[in-house]
Amino acid sequence: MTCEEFSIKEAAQLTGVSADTLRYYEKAGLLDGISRNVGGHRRFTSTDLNGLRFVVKLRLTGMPIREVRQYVELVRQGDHTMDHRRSMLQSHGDRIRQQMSELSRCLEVVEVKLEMYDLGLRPTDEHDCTKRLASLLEGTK
Amino acid sequence: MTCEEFSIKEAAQLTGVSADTLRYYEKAGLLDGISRNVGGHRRFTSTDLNGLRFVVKLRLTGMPIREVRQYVELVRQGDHTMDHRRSMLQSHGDRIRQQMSELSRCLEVVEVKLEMYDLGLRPTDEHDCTKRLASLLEGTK
DNA sequence: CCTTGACTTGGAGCGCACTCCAAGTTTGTA
DNA sequence: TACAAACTTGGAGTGCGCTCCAAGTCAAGG
Repeated sequence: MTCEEFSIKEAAQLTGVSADTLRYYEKAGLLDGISRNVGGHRRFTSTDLNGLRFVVKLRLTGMPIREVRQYVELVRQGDHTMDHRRSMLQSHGDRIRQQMSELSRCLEVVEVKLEMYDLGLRPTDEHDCTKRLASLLEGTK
Repeated sequence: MTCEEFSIKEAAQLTGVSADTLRYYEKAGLLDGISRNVGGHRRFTSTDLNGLRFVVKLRLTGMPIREVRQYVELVRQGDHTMDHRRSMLQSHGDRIRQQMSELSRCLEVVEVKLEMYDLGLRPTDEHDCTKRLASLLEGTK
C-alpha cells in the first residue's frame, strides 16, 4: 500500500494536462475532494490521479465538461446512483463508437482522394476511383 | 451531364451544415468560386457540392478552418501544388488514424469501467477487472 | 533570515467555430 | 402588383475549454 502524494505540477505531468487545467477542472467540479497540505497546496493521491485519468479519458472522447461534472457528482452521491452512472457510460460508449465510424468513413474519403493524387487524376476525370470518390461524397454508395 | 443548381438552403440540406455555416465558410475561404444569379443569390453546382462535401469531411475529422483554407487555396493555384496538397492529406490521414486509436484506447477504459459496474465493484476492490482498469489508466499495461 | 521558485486565488482574456441579428433586396405565388 | 418567404451583407454575440495574469503565500536550500 503506497501513500505517495503529488504536487499539482507532478499530477499534471503524470496525466498529460496542464496545472492550469487541473485547477480549472477542480473549480468546475470535475475533481472531487483534492486535499491540501498545511500551506494550502494541493496534494494528489494516487487514487485522485486515477480518478483524474478517467476524467481525462472522458474529455478526450468529447464528453462535455458539464456532463463529466454530473458523472463525478453522481459518484460523490454514493452507490444508489450506480444505475444512472452506468447508463451514462453506456451512452457515452455508443457515442465513441459513432465517432469512430464517422472517422473511418471520412478516412476512406481522404484515402481515395490520395489515390487520385497518386494517379495524377483531376476530380473531373472519368476514372474508376474518381467515380468512387464522388459516390462516397454523395453518400450514394 | 446534369447542370442542376441549388440554393444555399438546398446546399445546406444536401451536405448537413447550416446555411449560416455555408456563408461563414465562403467568407473564410473554404469554398471557391460559388457563383451568383442575377439577384446576387448563391447558386451551388453539383461540383461545388462535392467540393463542399469534401471540406465537411475535413472539418468532421478536426482539420482546423485555417488549414482547410490553405488546402482550398492550393487547389485554386493549380496543378503545381499537387505535391503539397498530397502531403497535407497524408498528414491529415495520419492524424485521423491517431484519433481513432486514441478513441479506441479510451473506449476500452470505458468498457472495463462498465464491466466493473456490471459486477457491482468499487474502484478499491481487489478484483481482476479493477486491476485491469487501474493499469489501463496508469498506462503501465 | 533571505532568496528563489512553486504554489494559491479570483478573474480576465483568448481562440475557435459557429450562430444570430438587422436592415435591406430578390423571388415566387396569388 | 402585392406580399410572404428566402436571400443578401456586415458585424455582433455565444459557448466552450482552456490559458494567462496579478498579487500574494508557502517551501526549501544556502
